[in-house]
Amino acid sequence: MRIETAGNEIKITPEDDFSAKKIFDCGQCFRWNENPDGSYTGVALGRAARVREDRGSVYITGTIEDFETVWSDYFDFGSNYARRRKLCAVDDYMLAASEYGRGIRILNQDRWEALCSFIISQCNNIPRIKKIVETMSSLWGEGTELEGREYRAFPDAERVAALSERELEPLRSGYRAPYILNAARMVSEGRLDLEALSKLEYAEAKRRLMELPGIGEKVANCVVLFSLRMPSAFPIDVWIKKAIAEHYPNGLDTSVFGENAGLAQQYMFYYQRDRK
DNA sequence: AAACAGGCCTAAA
DNA sequence: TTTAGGCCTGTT
Repeated sequence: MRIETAGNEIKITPEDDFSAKKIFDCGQCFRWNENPDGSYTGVALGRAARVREDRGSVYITGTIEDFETVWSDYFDFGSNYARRRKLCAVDDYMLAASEYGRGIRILNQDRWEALCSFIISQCNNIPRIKKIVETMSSLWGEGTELEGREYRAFPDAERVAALSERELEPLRSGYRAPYILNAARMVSEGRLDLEALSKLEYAEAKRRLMELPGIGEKVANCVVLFSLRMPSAFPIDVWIKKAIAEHYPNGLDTSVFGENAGLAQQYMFYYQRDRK
């Protein structure tokens, strides 16, 4: 992988898979939006950035230091997705799904933001999830600047924990509001230590998350996969259920994917949903 | 208008 | 252990 400075951007030339469109559209994150010119702007880990692709290279705003301290890990550049993609192709269906989703990478997201976002995601569609997360950020997030524009980071757990249920009303998050508040309080009071959870076994981390009201199997799996770096998690939502029903009438044992189960899930999800 | 959307919780077998 | 119904809200 080659990395060089190019104006106010860093130019990365990966040797494996990278597709901004697929990364931001495979359902794992909610704060990246496409610009008219095809680039994407988003806020993650407290800072805003713009990402674009051109002739096999990826351009990310910021300095080499920003890249090395933040974006390299966020975009999981330490992992080889071409290799992992091939390991996902365990049968004809997965070969097709992984080819279709070529370019997907699993982001290493902020733990609290992921926890909160996936609580919000339950029984909701993506535009509405994005809207609620965006509103939270604009109301209570810290400001961060990019190219002369002001953006808002996702508010930290302490900030949200200080709010009342009434103050959450502008989110229109419905019955999820108490779940959000409870999670914020658990995290800010240190009764739920997400950093510590990331060092536990997958099953134990998931079990602990599911002790919180509003967090079931699916949400917990999303949190451990997308923010606790547990790549064998395999979240099952309605799209994956459909895919399994259609292509694996006898069921699917996700352990065949091993450490790539989460990536396989992303390929299946994107293949199932994007073609609709 | 009624049903549904990237679930979860509770009650009931 | 599995299943049904309700839940806030916005959209179709």
